[in-house]
Amino acid sequence: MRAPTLTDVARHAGVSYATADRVVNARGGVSKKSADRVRQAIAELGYVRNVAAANLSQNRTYRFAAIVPGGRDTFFSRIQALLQKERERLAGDRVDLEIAEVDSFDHMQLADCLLRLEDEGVDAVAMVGTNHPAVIRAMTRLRARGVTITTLVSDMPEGARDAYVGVDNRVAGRTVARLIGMAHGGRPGIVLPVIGAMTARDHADRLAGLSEVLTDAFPGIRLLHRVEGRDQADLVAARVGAALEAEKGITAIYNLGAGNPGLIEILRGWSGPSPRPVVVVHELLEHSRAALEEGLIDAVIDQRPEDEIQRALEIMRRGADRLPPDPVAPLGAAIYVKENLPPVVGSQPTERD
Amino acid sequence: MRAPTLTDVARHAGVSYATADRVVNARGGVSKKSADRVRQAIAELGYVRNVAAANLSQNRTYRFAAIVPGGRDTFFSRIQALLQKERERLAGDRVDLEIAEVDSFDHMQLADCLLRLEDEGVDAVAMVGTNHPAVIRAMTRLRARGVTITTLVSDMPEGARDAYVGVDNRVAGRTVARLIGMAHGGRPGIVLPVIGAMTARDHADRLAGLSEVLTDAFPGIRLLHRVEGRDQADLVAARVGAALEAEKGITAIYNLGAGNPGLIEILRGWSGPSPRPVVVVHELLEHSRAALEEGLIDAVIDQRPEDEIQRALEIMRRGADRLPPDPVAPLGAAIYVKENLPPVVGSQPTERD
DNA sequence: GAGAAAATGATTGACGTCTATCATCATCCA
DNA sequence: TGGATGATGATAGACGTCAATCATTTTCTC
Repeated sequence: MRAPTLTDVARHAGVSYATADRVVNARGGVSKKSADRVRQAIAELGYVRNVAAANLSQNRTYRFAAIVPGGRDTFFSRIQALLQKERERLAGDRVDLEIAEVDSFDHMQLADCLLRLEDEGVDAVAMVGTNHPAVIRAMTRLRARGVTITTLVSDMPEGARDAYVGVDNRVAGRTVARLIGMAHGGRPGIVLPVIGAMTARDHADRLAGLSEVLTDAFPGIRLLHRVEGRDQADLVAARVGAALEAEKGITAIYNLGAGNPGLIEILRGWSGPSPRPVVVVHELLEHSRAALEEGLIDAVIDQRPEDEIQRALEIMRRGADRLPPDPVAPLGAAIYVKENLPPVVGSQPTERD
Repeated sequence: MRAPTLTDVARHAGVSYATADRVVNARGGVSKKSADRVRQAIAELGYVRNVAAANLSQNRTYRFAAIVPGGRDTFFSRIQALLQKERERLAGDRVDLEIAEVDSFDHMQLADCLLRLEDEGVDAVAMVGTNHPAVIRAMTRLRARGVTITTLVSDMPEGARDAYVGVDNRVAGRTVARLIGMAHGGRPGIVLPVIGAMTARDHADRLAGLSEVLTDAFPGIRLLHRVEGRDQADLVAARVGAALEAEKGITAIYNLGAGNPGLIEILRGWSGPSPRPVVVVHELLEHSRAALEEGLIDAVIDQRPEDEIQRALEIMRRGADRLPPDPVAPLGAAIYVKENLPPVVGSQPTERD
């Protein structure tokens, strides 16, 4: 009852081991007839290549790379920290994970980075999706060479990548609408949405989801025009402050971008009507976590980057092992309230200023 | 820069390969002096045994087993279905996963099952924790033989198992309290808790968590005395019906056990005051999912058994590879509302009537 | 049908570990 | 000092695959 080996396959197909090997490793020089017989034998015996033996024979170490926007954005510094930890954990596993940092908005740098990784001979890449022709071109080249590419957090056209790991931002927005709606308990209200910029695809998706559900399920709740905080805390503080001044009846605030410290600052000094508005924000970082614990905000929607990274690594490994990707259910965002915060692991990154 | 092999270790320690091998595989017959030198060489070189090569040499297939309560309970049939899928997926990976079904309340059968698995020579076992002397005795025996045991869903004393994978039920109860509290929007209310039986540890934990947070954070919300539904739909329907009759001011219902179909039935025929009470239940199964979609209930707390199983398998694998268990953050329960339901994968099990 | 080209077979060493056997030491006690 | 015991060294085959090489056979072309 042991698993069939390539030798078994060859025997069953009536060819030599060498020919069977030529087929499975696509070395060429095999007649169609023989190749078909080998393939059929593989199917009939249910042969699966023994990855451990294969890697052993080549004394192979997996070469993976993750490209993360660097700089000030703290969601990505959290991702970086997590990757760093995985890197150490995987080192004992014959996996070499390279973590490359690029500037968030420099497409050419990203494209160059991809090409450099190609030269280095990586097996798989995880990156934050960026829709730019130069980037897509570079990706196409890598994939033609057999490199598996996974997009993280933000997706790209299906043809450009092998897999996407991340949450559905429209669903996230819809979910927040439900939470805010529930918190109104049937009463009317006014929601202030704070976004980074409308050009960010994920922000736009969240806002769309929010709007849909508020309109359909909570007609008594009015959605104000968005405030753009450019993901900067001081700008968020200033503009949210102004909006609260202009409209006294605001019952909920949803920051669907970054810049939470600015919003939290305002809430800490809250002097408006009581109770304060319901507040929902994105990404569990130091500030948002503290604000939840203090009771300044009500819920945090989190992408759970730990799981995203785990999944991405799993996909990369399967790709490098030449295994078919296994179907993965899309990742759901976590909803955190004060009571279900995960324990703090090590030091968490701080959102800047 | 290649990873050090045992040959490297032996050379570095100034002993032969055979002696180094005797040390790492604990074959005995090595002087303390030599053994220490080998161990030091291992530390200095950062040697990690190449698991792939080791398994290859022994032509090893992992033998894992999962013991799941069978019968009518549908949460466990969901787990079973998931295990079945994993079983197929892992078959190609030299992993033989046996799924054993035992009667929920028959401790002796569980203990016997464990001993049978010992005879079969399994490497690791995942099981639902059950505090019974005979079970603990059987577990102790297996673990003495090097079998890794992971408890699923329900925990056991730390000394009895190697790892626990499951949610913190007190946290789950606290979280629900927060959700219910938020949904009251500052107004007073009355919460009806429905439990299976107070002897079930997980139910008791959830109820305790609920009570704590309602008392501390929502003093205006009163917690009624629990209704015991024994996890049976008809009983739940009858008793919840009676409770609603007796107390007209109920603003929230929390079913922290099974028997959701009974509760849903009542809600479907709701004729009391509008809006209906806020309703939160546990475990995303066919009925609870449909009820969410229909708008009959407001939130579902789910253990995410998919992740539980993934984690358990990972732990089992590491144990079988003689690797140190890696530290895992405790699993958080998912909060589902109408808007963030995961896509249906295949056919979901039905909760019995 | 000769010669070239393509296809196939046979075989080998390497990868790192496990398991086993046998030989060679050193040490200790009688 | 001889023999027993314990520690150590040396080595070999197996696991399944990969990447070669070289020999042989088949097929195609003119």
